[in-house]
Amino acid sequence: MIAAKHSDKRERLVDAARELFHRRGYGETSLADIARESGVPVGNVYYYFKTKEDIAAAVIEQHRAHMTGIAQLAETRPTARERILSMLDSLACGCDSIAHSGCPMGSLCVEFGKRDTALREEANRLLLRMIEWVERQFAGMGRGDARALAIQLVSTVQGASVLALAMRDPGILRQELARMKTVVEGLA
Amino acid sequence: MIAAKHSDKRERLVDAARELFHRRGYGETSLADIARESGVPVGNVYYYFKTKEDIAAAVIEQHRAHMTGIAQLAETRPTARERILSMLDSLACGCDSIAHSGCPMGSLCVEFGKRDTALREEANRLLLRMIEWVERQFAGMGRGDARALAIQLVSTVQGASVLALAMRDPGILRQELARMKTVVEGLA
DNA sequence: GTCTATATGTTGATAGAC
DNA sequence: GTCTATCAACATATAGAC
Repeated sequence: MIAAKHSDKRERLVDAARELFHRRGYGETSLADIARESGVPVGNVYYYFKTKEDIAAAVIEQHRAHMTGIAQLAETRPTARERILSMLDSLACGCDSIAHSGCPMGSLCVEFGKRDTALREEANRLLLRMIEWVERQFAGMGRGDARALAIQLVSTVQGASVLALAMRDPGILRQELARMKTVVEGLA
Repeated sequence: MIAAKHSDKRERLVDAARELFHRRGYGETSLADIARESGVPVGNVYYYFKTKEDIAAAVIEQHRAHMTGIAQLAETRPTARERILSMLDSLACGCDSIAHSGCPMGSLCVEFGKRDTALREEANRLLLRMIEWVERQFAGMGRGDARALAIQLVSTVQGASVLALAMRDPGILRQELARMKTVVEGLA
């Protein structure tokens, strides 16, 4: 393979890691699990990543890119209100997955939030970016309480994700997302 | 229980486990950690608990008892509305701890929610009990949407806990608890 | 009842053959 | 570049001395 400088193994490793970190958590996922799931020999993982934390950093980067995609889709809408509603619709697509394994970003933030590692900051930055994006939209609607509203919205999404996981019921998350849509629609 | 008076080691073990599970998570806490923190030799842990999961079950039972205490304090209030406000006040006392290590029950529910163990049901029952207690209070206020309101309240507490942990800011949780109080006060 | 010593398996990570 | 073989550390759990 000359055109493709490297194989797709690195990408396969990150994809498998993201999936496993979501389903089982970072601490409960071994490198052997990631290697098996991505069809890469165990010892070979270290050719692509120096440490397990480096894999986590790549996974967080994938989540960041995914959130950026959701934001870019929302930004095709003409008004700030519609942009927020678009983001809520995008989140609603993942309800079933969240009811089964929780919010991938929220879970990582809670898990790394309990550790003293550089990953903590990187994971938390995901939630912070989300809050700030929503805040900008509320500010664009002329709300002086944009920050508080953004925290309320993201907080609701995260909390409903926890409850949906605990009760194994995606309906809880759907219900809260729908409620937040009516809240946003009802704002002056 | 006749001979159980001999030592308080079992209680010390559960206290240390609850603290460590909260600060680091269940999976990241070793039996050696629990033994050291409670001043009990490692190998001796198994005299009091057959497995690590048995310790977790005892920790969950402690959380259940703590929540029961909060509910009993609230039930000294004359009206359902005041009972809910009392519970929110009780939760507000733990804001700093939650901003540092997350909600102890929520964290366990997320962690065990990703596993296929009997502990999953036991932990989730904690959140379910909380939802149902709040639901009864809202029903006592004559609200036909008691269940939805209860989910909204518990969801807000859990989500704000995640955000407070991620941003290391107890103010976020305090703010959302205060907002829920005004919501409850404003209900017909 | 209490504790030491250890069994047994798994982890993240490394060395070096091809 | 890719992979096999293996390391040292640590996990949970057990056996048995005192």
